[in-house]
Amino acid sequence: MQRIEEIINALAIEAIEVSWNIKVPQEIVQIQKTRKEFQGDYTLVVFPLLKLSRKPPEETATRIGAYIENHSPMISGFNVIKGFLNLVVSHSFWREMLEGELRQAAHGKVPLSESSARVVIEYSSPNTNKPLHLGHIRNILLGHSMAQILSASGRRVHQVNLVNDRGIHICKSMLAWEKQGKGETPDTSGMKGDHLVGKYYVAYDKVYKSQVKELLDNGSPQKTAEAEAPVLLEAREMLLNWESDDPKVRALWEMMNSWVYAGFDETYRRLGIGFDRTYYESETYKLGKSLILKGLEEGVLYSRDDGSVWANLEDEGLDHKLLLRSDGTSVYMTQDVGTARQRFGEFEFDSHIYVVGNEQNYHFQVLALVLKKLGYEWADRLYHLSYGMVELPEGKMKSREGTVVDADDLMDEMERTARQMSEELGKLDEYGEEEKSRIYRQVGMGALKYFILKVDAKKNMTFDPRESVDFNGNTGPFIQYTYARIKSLVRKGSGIPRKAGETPLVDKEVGLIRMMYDYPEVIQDAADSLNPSLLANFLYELAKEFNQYYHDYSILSAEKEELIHLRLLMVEVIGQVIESGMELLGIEMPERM
RNA sequence: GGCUCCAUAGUUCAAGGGAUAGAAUAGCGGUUUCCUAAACCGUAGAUACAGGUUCGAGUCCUGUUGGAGCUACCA
Repeated sequence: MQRIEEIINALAIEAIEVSWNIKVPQEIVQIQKTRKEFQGDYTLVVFPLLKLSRKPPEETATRIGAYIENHSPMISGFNVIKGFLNLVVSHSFWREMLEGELRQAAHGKVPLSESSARVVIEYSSPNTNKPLHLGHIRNILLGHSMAQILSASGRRVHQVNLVNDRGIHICKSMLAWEKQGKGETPDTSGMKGDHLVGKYYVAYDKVYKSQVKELLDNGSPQKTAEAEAPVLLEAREMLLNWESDDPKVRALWEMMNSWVYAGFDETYRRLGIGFDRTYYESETYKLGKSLILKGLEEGVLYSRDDGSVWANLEDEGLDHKLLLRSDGTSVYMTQDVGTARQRFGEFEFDSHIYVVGNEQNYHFQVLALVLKKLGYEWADRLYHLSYGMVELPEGKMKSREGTVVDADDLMDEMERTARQMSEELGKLDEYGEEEKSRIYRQVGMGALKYFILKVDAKKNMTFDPRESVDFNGNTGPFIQYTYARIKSLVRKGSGIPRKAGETPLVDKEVGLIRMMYDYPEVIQDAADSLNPSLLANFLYELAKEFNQYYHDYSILSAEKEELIHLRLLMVEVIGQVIESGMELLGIEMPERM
């Protein structure tokens, strides 16, 4: 069925054409939702039309309004304020919507078909040398919710992860473990694997820093000191040995990586996410290297005297970019070229989304250009979902200063707070420990996820631990609590029929139905703009609107039978929409809390 | 130096070029014989600065100031 905005739009064009006998360009008509403080549902802004009508705004608006009211049974009235034509949609239309479309469990979601666009979305993409932190959490939550949202918007989505399991950073942890580890393992230390490996990465850095300092004190220039610290040279050599398949290095690498993967899997499970496919850089980097060498042969890339290979991007307004080191080893860009090519071969995607922080904007710009240079016309199907950094109130997270918020610790903390809040309120005292734990987990994780997803992805955000454990206001638990109250009503009203009937609707009800009618559009907007915050904020508004309704009107003890039927239907449908939307954000909803 | 992004109540966030810039939180003051008070209501408080485009600018353009990121043979 056609959206009512489109119907109004078409009628408005018709009205102008009939009234003033002129042709109207489509884009000039803008329909928007009427602001709360005015009477009406949809508003036509007539200012842009004055050039055509050559009449004052009020007269123009009134004529269009009268025409629309006469030609559509869905419009039951209108009013004109300055240059704004506010149209009132009939209650019978809203009642039909509530009882029909909105009530469907799949409301808002577009089913998949043969022609659905194929989307690959890559996120998480951790390094195997340190545990996940708050920044990764933002990445993972954005990636996972975008995958759900894109899927709901009718795209065929493949979620993939690319593990950066090779490169000099891995060698650094390995080196430190070899030198200082004394055979320590997750089992012997009791540490989660990723945390254990992260410990040795830090240990490496400590040695490196002190060696650099020593060189500086002996009179080396800064640059030389940083490039020639003995421990760095050792790491370089280890990387070379790794690339030439040295069995000893490989065995160490595999052992330490397996620790890390076990740790990551645990964190992923807790966050409620999973991937359709996981790629390992160690398996893909060689393809990149061969593509680069092919590009060199074809003359679209060039090599320097020392054997390193470069792309000249001056024509594109950028500088020169290294693609292979002089020792022949790959850099980050090299393997990304390879994985992109491989992915296209596997999925023939219509678009490929990389969820990566905005500090890599330049990298993805270059990646597309290099792929273009290599002759891949699908290079412009790559999108970078570039999100801002997560900062703490005291500034950036710095691992060296110990101000990194660890993902696992944070999740523990959120669940602990949920437990504490709930126990203070005493609402779950009658339930068993198992159910209580599940609810604490849902609420704690809901708080964390919503806190991060409500912020526009592309913006930097501040994570204030104090504020994050405040479960009042614009928070996940607020929406969950609203949902729990809805479910309570639905339980108490079981057996009572739910139907719209013929009763007039109060303004709050019209407002709520109109919001739910917008839900499909919100999903599409969030999908198109790669921004889950649109959905998060919509759900908050809906929950808030419901809480006011709930406060002002009795549901189960309304004055008349048919009011109870109508309101119970309202409540049930609102619950469905909230649950559906929160699911797209990856947030579980408790039946009670 | 060059390139990119950002600047909105004390604080954290909203606002598809449109009406009186919305919320939350912190502050102050209220609401429970009534469906879950993790709720609801009231009060006070903001577009960095200077120009420009437009019927209309927080939003677009130019400049200034302030902040972040990138500009690595790190990933």
